[in-house]
Amino acid sequence: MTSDEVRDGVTLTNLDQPLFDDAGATKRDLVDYLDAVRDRVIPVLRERPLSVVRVRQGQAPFMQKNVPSYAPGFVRTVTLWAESSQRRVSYALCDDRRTLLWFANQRAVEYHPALVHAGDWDRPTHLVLDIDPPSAEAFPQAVAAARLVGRALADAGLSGAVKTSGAKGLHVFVPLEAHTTEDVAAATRALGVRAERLDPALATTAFIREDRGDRVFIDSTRSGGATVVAAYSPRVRPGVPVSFPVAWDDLDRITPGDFTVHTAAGLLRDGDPWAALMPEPQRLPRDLIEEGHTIPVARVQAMHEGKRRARARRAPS
DNA sequence: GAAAAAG
DNA sequence: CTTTTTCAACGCCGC
DNA sequence: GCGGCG
Ligand SMILES: [Mn+2]
Ligand SMILES: [Mn+2]
Repeated sequence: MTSDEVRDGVTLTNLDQPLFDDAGATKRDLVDYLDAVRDRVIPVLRERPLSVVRVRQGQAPFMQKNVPSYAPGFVRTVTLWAESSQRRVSYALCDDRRTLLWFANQRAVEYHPALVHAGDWDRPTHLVLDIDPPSAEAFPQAVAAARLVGRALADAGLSGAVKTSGAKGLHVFVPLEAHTTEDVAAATRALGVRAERLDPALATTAFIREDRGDRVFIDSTRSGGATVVAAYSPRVRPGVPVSFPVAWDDLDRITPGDFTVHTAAGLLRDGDPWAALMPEPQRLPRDLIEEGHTIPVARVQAMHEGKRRARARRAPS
């Protein structure tokens, strides 16, 4: 009647507790799901500095980058200098089952790997366009916006794979040959703007929420030091949905809630659709990169406006 | 979940 | 010694 | 060192 267990040498505790408020799942459901898909999720985490989102019932979720000093020795880490906090941060590299199980026992629900491999700091492996609809109800619009991205890619001679984020929207991934972070970020901006231009009433690249209206945000900022939730990762949301690969042709027939910690392993059977749907690594066209370098970084512009607004508030006209 | 601080 | 509290993020970059 | 956002 104990809810504890040892698996692959890792002690798992409180397995019958609710995972978090409104999860509709226990900690055991998380552990069993991750263990069932380990041979598909570990390949997307391997050798990548990892951030996780942990959550405990009755508490707010929090993101964890630095691996706590109490972590067991089998958890591999890589140490990076964090400019903003002026300190060293030890990121985990989740490349084996024990590490994955240890994180699961830590109530790490979401897995956000970097877009680079450790040691290859200026060679992102993927270009990512993040499709964020204004609400969960607008998922069909997110699908339409993803198709705009698909057209922009095709027009540039590129192709990508798509997955649900597990939350409201979608992620489009394009595997890359060797390019610098700077060039990939530029190409991402250019693709975002090109997709937006295909249907400006549906999609926007506006970084300020208020400026988006009811349009779908095509987020080109998932590059550089940013992370993106991994394929197959659960999310801290009611029902514990998971980020799940979908064929372009199937997008109209699915909804993010179809894939949860309860259903996803069964749908996958022995398959690895993320690996299967991913095209070969691609070289970015010169003109796409150059176009991107003329587009300002969305966040920075937005920050200036925010600063201006704050100043105006303090000293009204 | 674990360590540090408080009782 | 037991109970309660605390902690667990980053980058983007111009002003 | 702040601002908005993910
Ligand atoms: Mn998103
Ligand atoms: Mn986003």
